[in-house]
Amino acid sequence: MSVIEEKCKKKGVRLTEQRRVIAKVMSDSKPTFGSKDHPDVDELHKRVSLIDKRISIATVYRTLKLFEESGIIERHDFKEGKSRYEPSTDEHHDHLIDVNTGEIIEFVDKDIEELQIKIAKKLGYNLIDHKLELYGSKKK
Amino acid sequence: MSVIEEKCKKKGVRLTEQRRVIAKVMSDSKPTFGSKDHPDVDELHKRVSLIDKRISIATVYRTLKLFEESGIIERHDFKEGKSRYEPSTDEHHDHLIDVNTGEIIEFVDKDIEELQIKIAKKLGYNLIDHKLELYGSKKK
DNA sequence: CAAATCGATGATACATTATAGCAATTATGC
DNA sequence: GCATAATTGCTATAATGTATCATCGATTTG
Repeated sequence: MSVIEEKCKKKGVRLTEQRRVIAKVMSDSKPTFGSKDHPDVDELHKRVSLIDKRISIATVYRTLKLFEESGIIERHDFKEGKSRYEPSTDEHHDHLIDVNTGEIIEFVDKDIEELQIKIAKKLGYNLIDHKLELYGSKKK
Repeated sequence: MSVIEEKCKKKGVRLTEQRRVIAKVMSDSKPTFGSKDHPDVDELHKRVSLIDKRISIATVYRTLKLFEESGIIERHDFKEGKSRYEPSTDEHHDHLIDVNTGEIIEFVDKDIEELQIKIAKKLGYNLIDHKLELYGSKKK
């Protein structure tokens, strides 16, 4: 059983044959290195179709939305006009996007996290969410 | 002459009657307080139409793109699926978005800026650009 | 087990944001 | 002033995502 499928069970998200396939594809979308793939809807639909070509793109959209609202996966809107997804992780991380290759590198920085909370507080707000994206080019 | 119009001159961006109107509207979109309005294309077209109702939405799109590519204004893609614009400022700033009201508060934080450069460097990248958005709710 | 009920799916229409194409207009250089 | 080039307005089109609706399937209820 895939990691995402297990999370669905835990959270009480009903599973169907289609959702199981999408869960598997999302689970497999997490390479072992810092650089991950973060597929978009179209790419996910392609991968899903390899397993079962009768699964509609509408179901992919609906299932991703469902998983996202359940906190099982995360949606990102980088500077492209379309959403990209990744399985939720225990530890929060941010992203550095290589402007030349589109490669995405994940990183964690405790100092930045703390600073953000502090800034929000100073402005009279409770921090609910944040988005930090760095765009850079590889040093030579 | 509006602030944006002057910048166009400086940068050699050709001005037309329509562009002058859009430049004026963008220049006026900067209130005096920390909280600014960051209008979207539709809102800008409405404001532009009050001055000259023959200006097409296509021209608004084109002109905003032109201004943005010239570094005269900045485009932001907050979590809404559409772009919002503001005049470029000398000093870089980030945004805190009130999740309840949609109000946008600008802030500057040197520590965060430095940290970002350091993180990129550690990952082997030169920082070209970044996006930091805080989403919060007003403290009571 | 059969009937009724409820949610999920697939296909497609629609909504929204933005860009592209093209003829008409306006501005620019000579 | 005329030829050329850029700009504009209108509209069609692209891209992403949501809504609709008939059908299917599973689950509950009696």
